[in-house]
Amino acid sequence: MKRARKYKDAEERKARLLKTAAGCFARHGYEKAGLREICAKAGANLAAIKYYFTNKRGLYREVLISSHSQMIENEAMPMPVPGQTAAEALRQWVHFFLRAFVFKQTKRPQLALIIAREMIQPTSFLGELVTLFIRPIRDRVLDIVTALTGPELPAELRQILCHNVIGACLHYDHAHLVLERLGFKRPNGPGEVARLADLLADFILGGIRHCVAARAQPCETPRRRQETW
Amino acid sequence: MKRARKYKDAEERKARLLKTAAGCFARHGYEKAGLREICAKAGANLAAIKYYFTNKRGLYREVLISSHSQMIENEAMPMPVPGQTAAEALRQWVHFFLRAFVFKQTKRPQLALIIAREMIQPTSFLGELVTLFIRPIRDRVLDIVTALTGPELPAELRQILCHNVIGACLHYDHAHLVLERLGFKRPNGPGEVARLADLLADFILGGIRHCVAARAQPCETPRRRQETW
DNA sequence: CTCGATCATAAACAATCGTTTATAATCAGG
DNA sequence: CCTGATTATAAACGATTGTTTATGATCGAG
Repeated sequence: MKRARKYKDAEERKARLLKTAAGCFARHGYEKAGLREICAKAGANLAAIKYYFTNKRGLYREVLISSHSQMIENEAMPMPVPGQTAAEALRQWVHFFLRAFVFKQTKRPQLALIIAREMIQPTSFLGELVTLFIRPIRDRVLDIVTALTGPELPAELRQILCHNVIGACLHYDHAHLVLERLGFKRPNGPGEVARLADLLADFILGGIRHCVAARAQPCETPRRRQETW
Repeated sequence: MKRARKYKDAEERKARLLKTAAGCFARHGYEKAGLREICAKAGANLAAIKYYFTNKRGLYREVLISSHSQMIENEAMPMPVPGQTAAEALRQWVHFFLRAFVFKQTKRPQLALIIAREMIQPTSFLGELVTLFIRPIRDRVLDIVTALTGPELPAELRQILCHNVIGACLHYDHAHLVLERLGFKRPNGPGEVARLADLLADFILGGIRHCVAARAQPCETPRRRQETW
């Protein structure tokens, strides 16, 4: 009655399927990842996917949510600490983000790739991905940015600053193949990742401060582009 | 002898195939774009692709290089102007980049999407794409950054700054679907694009200046992250 | 007109995809 | 052991893919 181990333990096989499926989805994308390849690498049969996940969609869905729980239990996003400067919080966040996404020190490094694909070629699960992964990250960054600029800055500007922050960081993940071809040596090891994170944090902090300064006393440099080209 | 119009003019059909193929490749990606759909929309036969381009790969290749020539003859990247501040040059470049890529005011708006895909899921043409499109852009930004920081800043740091610049801008293209779901209203029309470009230029200028300042007199804010989490 | 090269079209090919069906193997309970 | 539900496996299905073949239409030149 009490769920004794059957056969070769269904849980283990299911987990193995999820893991190798995550790898295949990350490498080839949802469309081109073949169920036969996944099953072969996981040592399972083709019909096992129908049995456990009913569908390819179902398999993909479970990959997403299992990657989510794996991630938050592996390395949670840093939350505000009482006696912390906003600048320190930002620096801390950049370190977290680069470590989790660019230099994928997590147990499921495929998640970042899957999200990157989903951004450009979304499936029907992009909505869930946004609410599960992306919006919490954005909200945290928005808090930090607001702490840096003060709430008197219009919300739209703070939102744009927030996207600038994420964009600058995410570029090192999304474009890493191009960056390598351009001669950029990928940070190797936690030390180099931390160094890049510090440089990025400096860049971002300066950018935010300059934006609020330019907002306070506008037109230090001519804001309107010259139409001479 | 002198290439009189044959049938329905092969050049026109080839051009129409290229155009609709660019759209399909941009919308569905290289793998999932179907030759049958392309031919149906272009009003051509399936075998015409083998005739004109020998392959699906050949078609994709010609889409890339034709998009390139179309782009540079449509809106060229701004080149350095003698009596121009480096800050002005940067602002000018940001305007160009956002207009060409984010708010795709060009004749072939598909190119940005194709490049975005190629970055994450590269085909064997990524190398050509880098030398044709991406490296020239990077080199121009690197020139501007060097003019801003001075050549005494280590080349590696200038390279990183350069990537920060491109990453912040490119994010508004790569992640635009996610940004919309996060409540970001896409800039609509040249005026709003110019406004976003100005804000981005402010952010970037402040970031670069702060990085050279932090390099000159280090440790204004604690650079090392605190390991308390 | 006739011939040969160029271009167009439809049908078929071989491979792969996700999904399903049919059947065999393995367990718990009676 | 026997039964019935659960799990595993292999084979096949129907659809779609890129590619090819075979044939027919259209032109310029002789």
